Amino acid sequence: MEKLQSLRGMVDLLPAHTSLWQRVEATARDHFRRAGVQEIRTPLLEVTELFARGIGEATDVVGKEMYTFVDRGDRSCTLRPEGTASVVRAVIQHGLLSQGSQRLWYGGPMFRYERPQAGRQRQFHQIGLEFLGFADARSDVEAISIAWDLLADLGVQGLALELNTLGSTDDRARYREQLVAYLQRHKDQLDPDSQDRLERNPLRILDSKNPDTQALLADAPTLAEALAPESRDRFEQVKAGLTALDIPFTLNPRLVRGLDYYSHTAFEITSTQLGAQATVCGGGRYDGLVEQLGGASTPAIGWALGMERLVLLLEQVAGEAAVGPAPDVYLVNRGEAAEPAALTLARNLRRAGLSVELDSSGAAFGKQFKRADRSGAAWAAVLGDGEVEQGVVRLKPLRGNGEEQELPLADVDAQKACLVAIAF
RNA sequence: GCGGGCGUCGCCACGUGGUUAAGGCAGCGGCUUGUGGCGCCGCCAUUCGGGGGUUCGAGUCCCCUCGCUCGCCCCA
Repeated sequence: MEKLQSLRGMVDLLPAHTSLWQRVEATARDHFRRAGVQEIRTPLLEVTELFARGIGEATDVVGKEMYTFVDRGDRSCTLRPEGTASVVRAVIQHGLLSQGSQRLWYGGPMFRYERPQAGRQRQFHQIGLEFLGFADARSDVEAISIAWDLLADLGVQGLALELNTLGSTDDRARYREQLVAYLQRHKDQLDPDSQDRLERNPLRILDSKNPDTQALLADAPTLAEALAPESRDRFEQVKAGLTALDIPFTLNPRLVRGLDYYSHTAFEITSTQLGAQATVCGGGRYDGLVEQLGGASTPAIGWALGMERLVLLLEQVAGEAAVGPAPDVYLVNRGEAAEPAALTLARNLRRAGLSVELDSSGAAFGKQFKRADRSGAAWAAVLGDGEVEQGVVRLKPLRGNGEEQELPLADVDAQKACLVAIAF
């Protein structure tokens, strides 16, 4: 029989790794809370048109990476490839902006039909932040600083913040014409990918890794030169703001980003330890998106952080151990009277706040102690028919030295005091 | 979508055409049916991702396929 297994690019998160994920999630929640950012949850499935219009028809994400299908009602549906479009849709749909600007975060799985690779899966997880209704350069700085501080707090080492500006929509359109005009004259020197993009998405050519193309670009008009004075000014404010917060950055004029909706500030936080997929967090300003999706013209900025990539870094850089937590107490029990009594004792200790692993095998004491030892518990609580008859439970320390204690079975407070005293 | 590498037990891993598929870890049982960690003994792949082919004979060679992996592309 064929072995059943997960779909390509869809990975299980096993118990040995979930605690690290929980730590990341808890830390992120805490940072958002302190920054006055509220959570929003949107469906994983949306009408295809949302992404086609929001992200851009010409992008790779929309063009060839979406999980799209027709449902039973003949609607074209798509598993979300990113979070921003859905958040913006929800904000418009529920009129949240009429209540004022929105500071939102989200988290969860995203889906992109790509060839799996280090740091790249078909179902992957992002945590993202969206500020809607904020135009000032300070909001760019604040958004970036939240990401930066979160990563720092988690203990990720060796990150670099790369920064660029794409200018206003007008700047971009103007520059696009200049760039296309220049590249048309040298079209034969472009690599095939870039030739293809010349029509569809010319700005992305800037990001090409092809050395010949890069050589050609050295003499091309630059985006920086095409910026209107106000755009240039705005970028200076962002840079000054980051500098004032001691957040180091490097300027990367080739940083274009793939999604159509970005304008002005674009940034990525990268690591050299991730192989080809170096971006841990990416984002930027998207002043035109809300309007493009049918809302009132609203300035906005946001970012998304790749959970798998972040966890990869935490596991290798910080040497995070991938082990499950040991219980405080392993409850060894055997006997007709002891077994039901053990169930009660386990519940009482758990109610008192301790973590208890209850052995329900009915195996010999020796076997149970062996398992108790391997569980990593600091204590074994021992309950046999003899103990039950005397109304006591024995507490035996499994780590370090210490005497076995005998305490009244009914006195959970005394048990807890004893357990907490030595081992914690 | 395009290249390269790989695919032997839950994990790690010998094996390079002859056959009884090493070993280690983990797991299970026993020595020890009321006390673990050490030790000793035993069990744990009719099978080498799947299918086809070459051969007297294939885990070992060839083809196809699936998967993993690294890179291109793309992006978180």
